[in-house]
Amino acid sequence: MKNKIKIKDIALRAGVSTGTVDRVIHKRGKVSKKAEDKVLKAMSDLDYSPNIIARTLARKKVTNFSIIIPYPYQDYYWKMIKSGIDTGIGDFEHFNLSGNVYFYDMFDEAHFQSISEQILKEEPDAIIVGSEFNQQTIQFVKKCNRNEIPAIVINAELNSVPCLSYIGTNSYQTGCLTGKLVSIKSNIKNILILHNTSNIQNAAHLKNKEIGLLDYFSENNIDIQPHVLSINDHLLSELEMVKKLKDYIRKHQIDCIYNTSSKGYLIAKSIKGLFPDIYIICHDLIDHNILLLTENKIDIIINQSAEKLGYLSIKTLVNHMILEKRIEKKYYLPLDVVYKENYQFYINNKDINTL
Amino acid sequence: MKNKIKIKDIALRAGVSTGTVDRVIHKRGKVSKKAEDKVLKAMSDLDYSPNIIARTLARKKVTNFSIIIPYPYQDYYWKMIKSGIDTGIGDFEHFNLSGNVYFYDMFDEAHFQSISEQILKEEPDAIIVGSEFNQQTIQFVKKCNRNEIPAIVINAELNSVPCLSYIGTNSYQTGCLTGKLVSIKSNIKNILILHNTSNIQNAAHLKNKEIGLLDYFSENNIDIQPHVLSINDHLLSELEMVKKLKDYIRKHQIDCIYNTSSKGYLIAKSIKGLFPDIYIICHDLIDHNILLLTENKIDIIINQSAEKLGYLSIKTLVNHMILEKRIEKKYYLPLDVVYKENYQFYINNKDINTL
DNA sequence: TTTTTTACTGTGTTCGCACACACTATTATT
DNA sequence: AATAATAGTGTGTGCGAACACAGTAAAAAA
Repeated sequence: MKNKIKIKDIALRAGVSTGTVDRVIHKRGKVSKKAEDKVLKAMSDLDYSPNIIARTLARKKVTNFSIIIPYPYQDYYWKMIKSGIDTGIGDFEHFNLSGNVYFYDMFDEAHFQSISEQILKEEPDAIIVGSEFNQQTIQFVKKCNRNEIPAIVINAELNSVPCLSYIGTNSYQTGCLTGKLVSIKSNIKNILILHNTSNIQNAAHLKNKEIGLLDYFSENNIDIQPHVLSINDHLLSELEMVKKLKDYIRKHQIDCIYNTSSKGYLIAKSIKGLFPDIYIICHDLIDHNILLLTENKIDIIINQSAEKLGYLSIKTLVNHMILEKRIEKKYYLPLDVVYKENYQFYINNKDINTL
Repeated sequence: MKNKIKIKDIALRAGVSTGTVDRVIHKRGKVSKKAEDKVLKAMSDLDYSPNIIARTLARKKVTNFSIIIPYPYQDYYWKMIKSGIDTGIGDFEHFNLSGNVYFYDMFDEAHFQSISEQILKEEPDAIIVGSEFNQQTIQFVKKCNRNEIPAIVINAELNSVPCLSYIGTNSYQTGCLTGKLVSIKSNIKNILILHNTSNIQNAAHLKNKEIGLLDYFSENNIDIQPHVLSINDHLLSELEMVKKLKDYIRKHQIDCIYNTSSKGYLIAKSIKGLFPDIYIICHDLIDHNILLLTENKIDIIINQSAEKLGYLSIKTLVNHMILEKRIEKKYYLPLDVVYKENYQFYINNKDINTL
């Protein structure tokens, strides 16, 4: 059992009333310097920590979190993140937490801006931003800082602007890991890095994977010169993408594809049909990818713990805003290497992903 | 925000007092059939769910969990489990949770028995058993059932006796995964399965890994006949173990060792020094193993999420005993395939392991 | 019929804290 | 000197549920 010191004990020891102690704890002012000192001393002497349960019950205020992420239907990866977020909101509901999830069009930078403006107007107590567009996210976080609204950034790391916490994967290291996985499979000669984005310059989280992979090869003296291609499933149909890829693979004798997004499923099936020996590595345990993994159409999935990411973003904010726990500036989530033989323990396992 | 229905609302709707509602909710008796029906109807009509915060505050009772696991100093794997347990106990302290961790000698079945007897005498509200000895654990869980104390079993699955929940890995599938990892590394001919136990017959969680591996090979038509060896670091010195292994490797031209316990570090360094090309796979992200992984003395670590296991055992019990959530009969934890390139995201990451 | 038992039922206090409000000194303003 | 503004302080109520206790009516025993 915990520290049983209560406000009353502090009041007694400091020779003041509980009202004064309360004023000091919550910095409500209207306390003489002398009284404040006595209270602070008593608090530290007795090693006081508030009873969160009683506090929650007494406080009527609801803590409002606003979350902004891409439409779940546009990307299953975000759908999983949303699932984790929802679980988190549910888990902490009894702490008077209210979470509002807003969506933006992941192919429309202006839409992100308009939704984010709207959120700011509603003055939430804290914000979680799911980043797809570097520049726009940076601007938004700056505004949050100006308005003194704590903001957590998920998915894509921003280095140029401070925020409460970043949660996501280390994209660069993801590339290195891919390098390792490719190098174990010793017979690979020509690898193709495949991005799914309309603007790779505004998608550092993808670009960094490419850089990581290149660096791994050069640092480990592996003689492979990766090819790089950007496609965009928003502009091209599946057929068009496959056609484009097919030609590319033939021309450059590609024997391994690394898809930096979660949308490997869009091309894996057709490509593996045409080129059975091609080694396909892609990201994220979304249903379509999993199915292809079990059918040996995808060889490895590097899981970026999407559901966990969503849950952790809520939990971190709760730790900070409600439970008064210290939180980290950065949380790098694990990169799970998933084969047909261990995928089942990562999915249908909400209780574990949202531990 | 949640359902705002309170006891008072039910009382009003059912035309009784809050006291009666309370009696119904807690099945304290002394309620007429008629009143009870009215209350139950009102509860279901209004979709009542108790305010856990208020309940916790009002209830003075402390919920006592007793946990029994091997001495942490005997096995780093258990040390990590304990770390997760401790975090869990801390996290739920404000729900009036008190956890008592007891230790037993993992090489002494009688000691387990004596400690477990002692725990039963103290009549805790619930128990978590970290199993090393199948038979003794089964007997103990039976006693818990008889005394109506809910028990969760972790680490080694028991099929012959029911318990509240099992949490741990699927040992059989772990073996299959190892098979896959070996088969990717295409040049392996002679694999040695190495157990660390004094009695493999009483350690199903190790034996099942062996079976899984054998099955994987036969089902996938892989022509490898694994060798099997049991050693015991409690009886043999490191030197003796290495000596024994060295001879074995030479004699049978072993080119891959799969260590089914977490104690791969005891032999990996020396063996890899003598046989640089041998492929070593072992379990669990304990410091010694990690160091050897970074030094390329161990090739792959299959992580059994020990810290997570400890945390989840507490969280599951809290969900069941305090938060009135439904829990699963079985939680299989993920089997993380860990290379030098992704180990760092699994360690020093308590916030994530104990999400 | 009176007393006792049994079977219910309702009221009141408490948990630890937040917050509104009332109150008392002190200082500033007229 | 009277009044008003300011700074500081304490008390009281309620958050929603648990539980002790007092109370009432009907049935059983005397």
